[in-house]
Amino acid sequence: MSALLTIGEFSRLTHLSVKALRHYDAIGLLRPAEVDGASGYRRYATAQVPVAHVIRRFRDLDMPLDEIQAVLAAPDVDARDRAIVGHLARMERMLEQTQATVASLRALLDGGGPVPPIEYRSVPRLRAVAVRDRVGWDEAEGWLERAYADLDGVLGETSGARGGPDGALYGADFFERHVGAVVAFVPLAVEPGAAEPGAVEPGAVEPAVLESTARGRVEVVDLPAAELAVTVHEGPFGDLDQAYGALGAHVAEHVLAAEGPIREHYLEAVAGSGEPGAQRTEVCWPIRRISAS
Amino acid sequence: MSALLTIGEFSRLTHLSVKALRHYDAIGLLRPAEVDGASGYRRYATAQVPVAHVIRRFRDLDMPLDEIQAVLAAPDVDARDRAIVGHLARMERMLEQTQATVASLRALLDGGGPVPPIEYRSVPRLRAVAVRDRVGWDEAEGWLERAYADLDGVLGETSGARGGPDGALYGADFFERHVGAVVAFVPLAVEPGAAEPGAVEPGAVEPAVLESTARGRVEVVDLPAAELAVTVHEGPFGDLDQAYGALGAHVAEHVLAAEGPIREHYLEAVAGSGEPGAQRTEVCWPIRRISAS
DNA sequence: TTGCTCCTCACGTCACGTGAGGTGGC
DNA sequence: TTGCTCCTCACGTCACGTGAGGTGGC
Repeated sequence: MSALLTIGEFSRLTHLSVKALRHYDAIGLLRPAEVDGASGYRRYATAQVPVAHVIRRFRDLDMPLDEIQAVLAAPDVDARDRAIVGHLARMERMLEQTQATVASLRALLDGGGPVPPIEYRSVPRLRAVAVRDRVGWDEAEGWLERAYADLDGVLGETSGARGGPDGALYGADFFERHVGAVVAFVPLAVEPGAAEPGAVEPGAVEPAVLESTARGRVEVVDLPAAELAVTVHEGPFGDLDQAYGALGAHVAEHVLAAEGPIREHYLEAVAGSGEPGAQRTEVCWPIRRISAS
Repeated sequence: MSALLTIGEFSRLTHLSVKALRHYDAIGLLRPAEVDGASGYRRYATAQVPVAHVIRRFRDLDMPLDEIQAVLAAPDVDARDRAIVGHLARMERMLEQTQATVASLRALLDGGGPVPPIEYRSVPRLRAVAVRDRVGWDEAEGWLERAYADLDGVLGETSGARGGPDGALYGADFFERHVGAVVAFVPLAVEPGAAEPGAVEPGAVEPAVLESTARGRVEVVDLPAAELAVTVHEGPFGDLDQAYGALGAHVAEHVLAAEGPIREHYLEAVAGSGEPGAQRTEVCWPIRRISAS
């Protein structure tokens, strides 16, 4: 036996505010069991209380309303559970992120770490397999993981092909608009011929595409040669701004900045310290050197 | 030696988007070192990079911009550290909350717990010391803690005065608008005289104030008599909606609801289980009974 | 019948993101 | 000089909260 309740009563039973309930009605997330045609009064059934409780918990976990709607509309229990597990996994990663940020903030306010050394380096044109896309700031880490998985798949078929550590190019928009071109690449152990078709000027942002492999989005490209100021960052990616700040400030104060994307090289973690977050990342800033080679 | 950078360069060094930097300038959180009078071009100094990094971390921790501004403007290191520690403490409580919500959601989706028994109870008019205020939903737990601390302070001076467990009255607005009248009270071990001045009708929302003590906001009041449907909730406060749903639905389906605030009584935790979140809370719903006393 | 609850706009909040349309700097 | 960077509005986003002004239900 399910009784009908006014919106105010339903609010007290569910701990959802009246304004929230009207909003959920408007967007179709939780429609009242009945609506009086003349007065517009909403009537909720006591049988709707459990759904409202579930919605409240999802909102407490900051799940967006359209995602909640998708979860509740899931065709079967399996699909529903997948959606929930996915959200919980994302939440856990966010919690880890928060812990890392707190530690990082403490370190920063306690004076920051030692200034990492900066070196200059000339890199020649480089042949590589690559995946590229327009990538958003928050999805970058996941995108990179999938990209290297694809690249490793292609490399697996060409044994001994790897010519260096994983790397990526980042266009200016990626930093300035938090969405922009990213190229994930794995260098190949071959010399690109100087007269190769598709050779590009040093400093060009886009690598020259030589061919697209049969493996979907993976391409063979030539990365442009470049003069770089380089530093190594040890620690989680969230702290990379430290390296960028030190490197960019050094370049601005002592050298001439040049056009072109910023490069990162993902080196193996320090041997023996298998902790997560112990990554070593090389950050490379394009410069123009006075002393020509 | 500090060089000047365009907003785009500064964005790459700090990993703050250009739009965010312009916003921080507009609200005065992070002003560029120079602004060209004619063109409006912003110039940031490399020396501003560390502040920007700190701001970025606070934002990653979801600290509101005005709070960040307050922290950065703190007169001394102590005041700054207090603000930071306060925010971190709040974040930790939020993390705990999240864990609890995840567990609660799992339980809910797995079919929910057993239905708690509901009993009817007549409570007489009751003399108590009380603190009242307009309280927001999210600050309620902290407010209650402070209120009972104040009430205990007053009771400490009147030994043997306590006449029952801590309790509170909640007006409808507290649930329906997530901000409303709350009265925290501790019953006294005395009988309120029937002819007492300030006696109020049963069902009235506001307790009758008999006197205000010298201790600031603490008052001596008479709580109105009431007919109640009662159930006991075991577990964290975030799960109280379960008890409200079961109780409110029962009342709507089987009895007549009455005017008046909802009461909660905070019983001691189950003996032996000293875990946090093992609270026992009595939830009391005002009803009108057909069978008169 | 009174007043309390409910109704629908319309606008505000917060921290930016998304263009539009236009000028300055190398 | 070209085009790229930077500029300022103006408006959108998300999930409601905050009134205003008005009608229906007990």
